[in-house]
Formats: sequence, structure tokens, C-alpha cells
Amino acid sequence: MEKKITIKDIARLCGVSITTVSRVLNNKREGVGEETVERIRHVISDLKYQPNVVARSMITKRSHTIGLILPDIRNPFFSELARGVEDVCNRLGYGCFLCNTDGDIEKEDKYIQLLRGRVADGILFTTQNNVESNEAFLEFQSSGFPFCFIERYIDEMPDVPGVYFDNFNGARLITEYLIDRGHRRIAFVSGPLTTHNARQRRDGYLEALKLRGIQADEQLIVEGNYRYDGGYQAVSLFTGQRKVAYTALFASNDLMALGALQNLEERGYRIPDDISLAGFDHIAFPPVLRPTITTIEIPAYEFGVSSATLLFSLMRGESPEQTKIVFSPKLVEKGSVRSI
Amino acid sequence: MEKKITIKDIARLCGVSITTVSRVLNNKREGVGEETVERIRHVISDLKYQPNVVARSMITKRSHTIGLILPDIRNPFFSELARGVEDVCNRLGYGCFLCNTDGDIEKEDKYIQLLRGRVADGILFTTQNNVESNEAFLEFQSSGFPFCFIERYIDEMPDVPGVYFDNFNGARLITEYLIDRGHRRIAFVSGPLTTHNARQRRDGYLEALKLRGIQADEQLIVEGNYRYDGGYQAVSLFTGQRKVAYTALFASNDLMALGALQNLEERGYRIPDDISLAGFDHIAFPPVLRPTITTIEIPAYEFGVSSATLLFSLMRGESPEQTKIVFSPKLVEKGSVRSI
DNA sequence: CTGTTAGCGCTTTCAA
DNA sequence: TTGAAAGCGCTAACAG
Repeated sequence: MEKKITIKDIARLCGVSITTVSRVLNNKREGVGEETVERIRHVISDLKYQPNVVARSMITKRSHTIGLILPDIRNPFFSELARGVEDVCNRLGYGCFLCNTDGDIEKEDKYIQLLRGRVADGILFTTQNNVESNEAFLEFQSSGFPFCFIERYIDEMPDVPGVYFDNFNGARLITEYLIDRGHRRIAFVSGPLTTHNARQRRDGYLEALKLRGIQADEQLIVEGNYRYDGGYQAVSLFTGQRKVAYTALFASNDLMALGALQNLEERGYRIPDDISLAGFDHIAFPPVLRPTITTIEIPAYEFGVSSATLLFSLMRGESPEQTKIVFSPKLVEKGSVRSI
Repeated sequence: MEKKITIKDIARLCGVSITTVSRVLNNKREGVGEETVERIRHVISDLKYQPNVVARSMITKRSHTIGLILPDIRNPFFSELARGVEDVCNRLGYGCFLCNTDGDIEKEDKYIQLLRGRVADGILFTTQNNVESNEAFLEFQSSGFPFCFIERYIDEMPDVPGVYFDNFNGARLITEYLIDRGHRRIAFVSGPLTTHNARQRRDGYLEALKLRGIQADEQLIVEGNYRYDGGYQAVSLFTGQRKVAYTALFASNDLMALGALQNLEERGYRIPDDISLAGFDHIAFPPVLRPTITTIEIPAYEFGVSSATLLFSLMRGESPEQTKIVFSPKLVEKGSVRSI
């Protein structure tokens, strides 16, 4: 590793003070002689001098970096989201720290500590945990460090900025869609009910039943985990243990819907002929892959863009008129539901 | 944003010098009085003091961060890889910067500049470009900054550390597999031939033909781009324009194979009944999704782990006995090839 | 238009 | 066993 050249070297070579060099570096007060500017610029590019960003952030107290905390980048929803975030960062000259937590609350805390220790100027945070009862998180939250939730609304913290999805109406929408196609026995796999969005989706499902005058059946409801295996296990429960009858299954996300699908197929059921299937998410797979699942679209990329934009606004110290952004549900028909 | 508490505050509160505090912070020279250590530790945790990592890196010249440069995190191969990288980082107390380039050489350069400006201690680099003829890259390469290539072997730079895949034998393997099942007219879609791995896969394909005494036919070969649309277009060329006959199609990655598949299906061909299909990559989709493509497995996660491990070793200033890691191909049968 | 000076918060000699 | 002092490379008043 060769010796790094510093602002001092440039100053010396140009016969000016480091202040002057710093000025042209930051395009400040173009009260620097046109000719001097040229000379300095020349030497800088000649020597390929790169200002030390660490020294700089020491003073400016800005790292030009944000942290993105999410469960697992391998989940297509999050990689799509991450791309949206990164694109905004990139446009604004910011870097983006990737933090996978697997939903582990300890990792979440650890990353928050790491990031606020001046390595990041702001944090984008996705969690499925009950952060509202986590002391470390509350302390962080009250510290005023700029951050923004993504799809994790917390009733107890109505003032936290964030980007959300209208899960309630999304779930209601797709449940009504099923009912309107003749389904009355609709099995439901929720997300982990510790999270607000899982509860909202469940409530939307229940609301739709109620609106259409259908009695909810506890036997048709099970709590899942938003993972593939959660959907798989749900079917083992419904069809295997509980032996309940149902003509449609609505899983709270596409991944669980696919897991359920696998189990159903293994048991010889065909979709949608024997059982109709609905998901939530609309995770993107190459279009030739089948089957496809009728679902509610959540625009992951736009989530990334919006949340990053909101965060940057917060970081600038602005008070955005809209500190909560809510995306509306859109149903996407993909052939996994049939009328009966 | 409340005032950050610094080492000075701790020192004052403990009635010691900042040097002493610094010592206990870094577990240095446990020649600090046992009792003093206790007192300082106590105050630190009491005040939840977090050392300023920026100030620290100013001196240590380490940011405890590495950069991961890749084309697009949305590509499942890369998100899998990224997870491997991040897991290693996490274990070692490092952070990971995510840099999406879309393969754009300007973005690559930009990120490299950004990262080496002391924001990262090392770089993991995936590129499909001819970096060997990029002046900016060469300058970087010769600067001695720790970095490691991932799956981008460059003939002109045999000494660059990296993690690679035996693309040649992988392509040979799967081509032989096709031939051994009776296929003699095998269409081939390469990756962008500017890259070493695309050339290697093509050469493996050609080698297999040669070994089995089959004359290669230029009409059956087309250069793709590793993207979905590349595979799609290849079929338009083979079947549409060139009107060549073939019983199997081998695409240099799974994504292109899927793109080809879509086009073939649109034209009424069934896989594998009418045409057999082979890919390369083994990108992971939920197992229920069909069709699945017979392919060569590249262990993306392990790639991430290995490359990160190698990079860290380099960063520690070690000279790893193995500065080039090569993964061997494994064929995965997934039913898209039939014997004729 | 340009330079001097004082730090940012921390680690690290060198002394005591 | 502890502390004083000298920076790391840079920016930001404040002068001139």
C-alpha cells in the first residue's frame, strides 16, 4: 500500500495553503483566483489525489452513508427493495451499508449500534420484532438519529417516519375476490402475529368474511412465519391434522403460498382445479415459471425508493409534510383461483 | 440529535486521563489498575458511551468495512453471494457496502474510487467488463489496495486474487451430457464474449463437441448477454431468422435458458419433448416452480464466503497459500433434457 | 482573494 | 500504573 497523498502535498506542490486547496475541493466561495483554481485542479488530477473521506467526516459529522437493515437480502422482496434504496443513494452520492439480521433482534440491535456510531447518517429499518418493547431500540428511537421504518408499522409509535402498505385493505380485497368467486371455506395462513402487518392482513381477511356474512372458523386459521416452510407446514396442519375442508387457501405472502402449494401438490391436489390459492407480495420470478399465484402487489422497488427519499429528507433536517407514506393494494390475477 | 458523549467526558467523570480510558477501550496493556478499569467500564456502560469509529479509523487507518461491487443485487445469484459475504463480515465485526453497477464500467470506477478513499479496507469485485484495458482500474490494481475478484478471471492478470469457477469443464460436462443423450445439433447461447467466463463456457462446449467428434456449426452459436432477454432473442435468431434445426439448446446461464424457454413455448415447442434445454448457474427458485432446468451448479453462497475469507486474509497482510480458489462443476439434473 | 489557527475524537509514543 | 502531548487529514471561523 503506497503512501497516501494528502491535502498538504497538494498545497505544497501548488505553493498555496491547505485552506485554499480545501476550498477548490469543496467548490466553496469561488473567491479563489481563477488561475489558482486551475493550477490546483491540475495538480489534483495529475496526482490522482483523493481526499480522505474519514478526515472529512470527522469535521462535517457526516459519513455520506446510510444503513439498510433487513432480514435477508436473498428474499426477492428485499433485494428488489435494496436496489431501490441503492439507486437513490447512488444518485445522491451516498453509500449503502447492507445489514442482514434474519429477524434476530440481537443482530438488529447490534447493527443499530454500529451504524449510529457515526458510520451512517441515517438508517432504514425493517423488522418483524416487537421493537416497541425493546429498551435498546427505544433509547435509539428517542436519540433523534434519523431513521425510517419500512413496512413495520408500530401502533405504539405513530410518529415514527416510515413507508407502509395498506395491508388491511389488501387482504380484504383478495379475500373478497375469493368469496366473490364462490369460495366460503377459505383457509388462512398469517404472518407472525407479533408484527403489525401480519395482524393487519389477518384483520383484512376477517373483515372481508364479515362483510360478506361468512362466519370465520378458527380451524381455518393458522399462524405462519412468512417463510416457505411456514406455508408448507400450514397445509400439513389443515389437511393433515385438523382435516378441515376448504376450497381456497390464502397465505399472507407469496413465499408461504408457494410452500403451501408444494405440500398440496405432494398430497395430490391440483391448483386451481382442486384448491384455489392466493398470496400477498407479488414476488418477481421469471414469467415462464409456473404456476403463478394470484396475489396483492407490493411494489418493493418503489418501497426502497420512497423510504430512502424520505430518510434523506429527514437527514437534511427537513420536516417532510408526509412522514408516513402508505402504498395502496393492487390485485394481480395470475390464474391460481377458479370460480366454483 | 443530542450531543454525543466522547472519551473526554468519560475521562473527566472518572477522574483519569483520556489515555487511560482509551486503554481500557482497547483492552491494551492490562497494566491499568484493576480498580480503575472497573470504574471506567462502569461509567462507559452507564452512559452507553460508544467510541467514535470515525475518529478511530483516522488513526488506525481501518474502517472495518469492505465494499462489494456487483452488477445487480436483484439477480438471485448475487443476492445469494452477498449473503455469504455479509455473513463472514458480520462474524468478523465488519460492515459491508453494497454497490450495484449494472455492469456499467463508469459506475464500477466510481465505486472503486469511493471505496478506496478509506471508506473500505478491501474490495470484492465482480465485473463483466474488460477491466484489464481500463486505465483507472489498472492504476487501482497496482496501488496494492486489497481486493479480490469474483468469477471474473482475467488472462492478463494471473496474479490477482480471486474466486473462480471451472467454467470450461462445467460447460464441457453438460454438453457431453447432452451428446450422450443423443443430441448432436445443440444450439448454444454464450455470455458476453468480452468476459473470460463466457469464453470458457463456449470453449467447453466446443471441446465437448470435438471430443465426441461432432462438427461445430456457427449457425448454432450466438452471443448472449446473461440476461433473460438474451435467451429470448437467441431463440428468435435460431428458430426465427436462421431457421436452423436443433434438438437441444444450451444457454450459458439459467436466466438466459428461461428466456429461451419462454420464446420456445410461445412458438409452441414443449420442453423437453420437442427440445431439450440446459442452463448454467443453478439459480435458486422455490422448488415448486416449473419447469426446472438441468444445469451446472455454481455455489453462490460459498462463493461469497470464500471470496470474503480470502479478502480478509489479504487485508490482514497475509499471503494465503491459495490466492486463487477454483470451484468445480457439478451437474444437476432437473428434467429439461430427454434422450433421443 | 488567501492564509493562520484551532480543533473534530481518538490512539500512540514518550515520560513520569 | 498513569498522563501529557503530538498528531491522523481535513474544514471552518477569523483575519488580513
